[in-house]
Amino acid sequence: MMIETAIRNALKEPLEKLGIYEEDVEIELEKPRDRSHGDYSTNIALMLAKRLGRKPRELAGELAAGIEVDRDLIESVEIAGPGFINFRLGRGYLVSRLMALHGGGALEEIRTGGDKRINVEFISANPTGPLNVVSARAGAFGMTLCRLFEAVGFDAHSEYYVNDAGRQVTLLGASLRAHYMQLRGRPVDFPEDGYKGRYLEIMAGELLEQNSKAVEEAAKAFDNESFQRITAPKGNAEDWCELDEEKSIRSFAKFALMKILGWQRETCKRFGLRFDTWYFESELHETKRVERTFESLKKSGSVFEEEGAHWFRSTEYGDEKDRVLMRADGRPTYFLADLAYHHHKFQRGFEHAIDYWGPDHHGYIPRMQGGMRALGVQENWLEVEILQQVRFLEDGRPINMAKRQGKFVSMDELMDEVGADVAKYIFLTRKPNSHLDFDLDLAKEQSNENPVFYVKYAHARICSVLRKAESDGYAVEAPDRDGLGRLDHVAEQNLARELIRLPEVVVSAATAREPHRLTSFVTELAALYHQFYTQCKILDAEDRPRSEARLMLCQLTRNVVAYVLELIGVDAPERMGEKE
RNA sequence: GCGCCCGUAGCUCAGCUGGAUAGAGCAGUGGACUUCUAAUCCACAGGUCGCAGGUUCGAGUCCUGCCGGGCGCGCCA
Repeated sequence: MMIETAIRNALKEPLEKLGIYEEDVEIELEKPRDRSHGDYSTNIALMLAKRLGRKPRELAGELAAGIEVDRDLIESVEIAGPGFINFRLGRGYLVSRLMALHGGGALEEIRTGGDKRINVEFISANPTGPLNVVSARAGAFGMTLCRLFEAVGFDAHSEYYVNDAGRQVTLLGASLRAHYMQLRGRPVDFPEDGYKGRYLEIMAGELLEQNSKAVEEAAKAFDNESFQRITAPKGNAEDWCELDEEKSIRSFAKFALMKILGWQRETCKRFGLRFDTWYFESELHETKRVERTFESLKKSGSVFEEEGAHWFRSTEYGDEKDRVLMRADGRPTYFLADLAYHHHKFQRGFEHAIDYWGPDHHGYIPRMQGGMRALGVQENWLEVEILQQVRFLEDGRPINMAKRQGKFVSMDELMDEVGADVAKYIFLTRKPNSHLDFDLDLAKEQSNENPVFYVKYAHARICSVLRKAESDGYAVEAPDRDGLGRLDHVAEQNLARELIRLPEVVVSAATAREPHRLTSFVTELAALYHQFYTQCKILDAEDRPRSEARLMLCQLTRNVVAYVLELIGVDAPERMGEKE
């Protein structure tokens, strides 16, 4: 960061000699892919060549000659290619950045968020079945984004919205009731569009066998504060059967909701997801927030009545058509409830909100953002990130997942098959908007060939060396300038240069909402460590000072790898377990 | 028909605000363990970046049009 301004400043004087001033041109600095092109590069000569009517290379030469800079910071300035000016960083700079990394200053510099409160909502799956594996990707992204936000100094808040009101829940209750009645030998018609998954059959079986105990057990899982809203239905399944149909369905629905939310929460926990808030839709209705939001919208003048229904004029906000808020029979639409939810989210004091949605909801964005604007919320407050769907392949064929049909791979199955760490890592090596094919067979078979093990192994390997160093009596000292200054092997240099990128990688991953930059970075880091390990003998009794310097590099690498793995929620082992 | 996303090596995917010879993993071939963990390393092979135009010093990246695939276009949630 500092170094870039130093380079820009150094270019100022020679530019002024050519009659080019700061306001005339922006000096672009980039980091060449190819190390032989230096650490920083500028295309300024190429940009100005035409304007000045000069040859780019000639111009570059003139500029380079006029550059004066501290040789400890910038070792060399060269002209290359069609007219690039390349800068090579000096050893002193590298050492001071490594020290900043070790002392924590490098990560402190990027904590510029000022504790801005950001809400990140993800998964928010319907509480009608076990978590589907498509939620796993959202979980990995959402949780990592929260941790990235914390790293850059925001106050991130993870949230899960529970649609526990409305038709689906009724359908769920009716489905469970039908299964139960079936088992009791008093069959009722299975609801059209009901949930056909095996899990409801099993649940009905439990109810039959355990009766009141099943209800008590389910209720126990809800001692948690965030789940206080859910209370057990009165009595047991036998009692529910005797109620009139509507009440009966409601009791079964309540029970199913408790069970399913319990599963979902356990699954999340197992996947390493922690939600600060589980927000229940029913609360919006009970507290009249839906109505109040409706009133606010009416006041905004964007609501009109037609055919008995109340519509939001979302076309004024770039939507294709206007949308119904309140049906003719007085029931609010899902859209209105969702607006109420986000309105409340805003009122709860979040300065920014990010929602992770599936690609099937992208058409929903304009009306949602339009609604928020009509409610007086600034335009960019709500940010919607679309996560493309994962296609799961089995036997080379995509699995068709339909929750109502009960055909899907659950998140738990995924964890059983490939493990949570492997799954998370694979999801996080792809950018959010890429359509990802996840070959389950391949993931199962090759879980040991997975890149995640490559990185884990690097970490374990470092720990192993450090253990060995201690037991062999080497001084494992905290990194210092003298030691780090002794690192001169090309493999050491390559590793060190990558290490100091950590802060910028974290910042870019957070601001671009692209956690996959973390996995790219840590994979590359692991590769450079493995190369260093192969090329450089770390523990050498003949050369203690060198060994100690290398041990410092090992410690730094271990810390950075562990830090990044923590961000993506993957365990950093001190030793590898037995290979299968 | 309209809108959003994608199309890069045999497969799964990277490629940061346009930059120099397009990368990684897996799969393939050939090497490296009496030495700190070989779940590693090294080398080789593998490409009209879907196609065609355009913008410019320079395009995988930006614009337009096609082709191919996914998703959406409800008073469902």
